[in-house]
Amino acid sequence: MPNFLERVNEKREALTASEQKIIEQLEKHEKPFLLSMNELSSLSGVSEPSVVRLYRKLGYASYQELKVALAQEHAANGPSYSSDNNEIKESDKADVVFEKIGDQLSSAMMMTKEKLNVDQMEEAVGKIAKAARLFFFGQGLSGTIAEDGAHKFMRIGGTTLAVKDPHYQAIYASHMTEEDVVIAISHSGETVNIIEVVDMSKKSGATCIIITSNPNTTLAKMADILLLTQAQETENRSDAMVSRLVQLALIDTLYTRVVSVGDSDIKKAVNLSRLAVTRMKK
Amino acid sequence: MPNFLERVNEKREALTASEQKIIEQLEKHEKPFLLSMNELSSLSGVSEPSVVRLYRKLGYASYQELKVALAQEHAANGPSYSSDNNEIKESDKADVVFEKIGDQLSSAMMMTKEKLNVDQMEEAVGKIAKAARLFFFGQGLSGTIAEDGAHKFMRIGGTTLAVKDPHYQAIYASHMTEEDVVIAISHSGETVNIIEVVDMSKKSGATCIIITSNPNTTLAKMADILLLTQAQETENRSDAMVSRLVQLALIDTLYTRVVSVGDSDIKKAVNLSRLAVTRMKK
DNA sequence: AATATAATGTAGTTTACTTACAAAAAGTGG
DNA sequence: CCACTTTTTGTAAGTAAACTACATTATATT
Repeated sequence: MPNFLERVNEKREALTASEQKIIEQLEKHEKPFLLSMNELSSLSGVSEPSVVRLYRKLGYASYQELKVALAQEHAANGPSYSSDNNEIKESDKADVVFEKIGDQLSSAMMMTKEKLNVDQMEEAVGKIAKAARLFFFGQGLSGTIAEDGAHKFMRIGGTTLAVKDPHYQAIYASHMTEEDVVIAISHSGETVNIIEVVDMSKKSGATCIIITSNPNTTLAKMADILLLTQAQETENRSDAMVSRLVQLALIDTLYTRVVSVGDSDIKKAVNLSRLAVTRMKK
Repeated sequence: MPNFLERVNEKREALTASEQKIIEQLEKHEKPFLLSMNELSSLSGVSEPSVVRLYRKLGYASYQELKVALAQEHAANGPSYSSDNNEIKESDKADVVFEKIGDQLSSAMMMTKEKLNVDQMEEAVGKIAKAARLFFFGQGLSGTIAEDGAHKFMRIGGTTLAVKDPHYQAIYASHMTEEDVVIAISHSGETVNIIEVVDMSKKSGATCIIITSNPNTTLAKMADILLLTQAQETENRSDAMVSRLVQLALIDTLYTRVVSVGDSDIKKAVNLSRLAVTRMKK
């Protein structure tokens, strides 16, 4: 069932002057679904039957139906953004905490999606698909993200490593070539070791993809390809948790795309990996 | 503004017999927001003024307002469930893939939230807070979740370990006491090694908290405390990715709660850990 | 300019919503 | 257990909203 605006667009040619006046009112009004037909018609400066003819033309059976449709569409677009008061309190029981994390997460996913540059993402996908070796660098909690990422990309058959130890990172970084790709992960963007290691990797000629939450950091500025995960601006303790989940989803996206664009070799490799894992169960 | 069901619950004591009949109809009807007052009252077998008195009591200014509220709440709950066409296609570019993962994720979070048993969660929190040692067991991708969890709980100062190697898991499991707590993670719930290790841990007297997506599995049935992450029933390749994110959010919830209910020692420990990590940056 | 066609409005009808008040039911104190 | 109060429910009438039939005006066509 098409929504209100789609219906309007479909019939745009066939709309009369007074019908357009009515639509204008419906679009400008904050709560159009609370207007009576009388109010709407006088606001628009037209007669009531004109309103009737309009909603008929748009395919609604009654004025009530139009109002219900408007109400539902307003509900669907509105509240998800207005994360009114999601801060987690000590008194919140587990179910409330989980719900609030969920709300923060979906708002962070939405913000990230809006800032996401498709071309950059696809460029990253291309580089990864062609890479001779793929390195995930991360420390602390970002280290577990690195490992998760490596675990996934391992399945496409190439050489993929998660490196969490700064010394190991440094050694790998100093021996890279133009064919290598580094994915460096840091929530803060200011982890000293990671900055150094990315610097070394770049000097060795590797492509550096940076995943971080903050664009105004040393690490972000060094990126060949920068993938930003936007979280809320607050300094809640839960921000780090949420941004980590978004980063994982971002890496999932990269992986899904690499498999999609990959040649038949990659797809064979993925299937082989799945079989291998299945043998470990049952 | 509380939603319809919250309002009903708040006034539950004060509801008369005919008011309950009306509510019953509103809950059972598929599209209650399209009913006229006349239809609703005759369906419920009461008079129209009884309907008026009910919505007044619930805090709505007019029957229209009640209908609009119901329509909006149906819109908010409805479509996110019916994940109409979230399946990721090979032709989807990175931004679309990310968006679909986001949609699947929030629907999975919602489903998990509904199945979530607060008491079980809080019981788990209590056990963890008092545990002498806390073990995270997981293999493969669930292993990285285990590590992530251990990384977090490490900060509260106790003995916390992520064990991914089945041999190590077996050794630890055979030397546990009643004071120990095991958190075992498995997406499928049928990973042979994990099942064996949980069995050993239980025989040693440890409390076993199981995090899995499937309630009808050997592992789920062994749980002292079972925490289910509901994903969609489909066998999409993305299900595992999504359920892993939900599992992480679940562990975040446990952690947040443990810190909240924890005594001053735990809070001191968390602050110490934060200082320690900060020293590693800048 | 005459006629056809489309657009809009007037006035009235029907339906939906609301109110005032009365009847019935359920408690309460003597 | 009866007179009285309070609560619950319904009847009937009023008001406002939604809809319809038809008249009027505007626009286009020949």
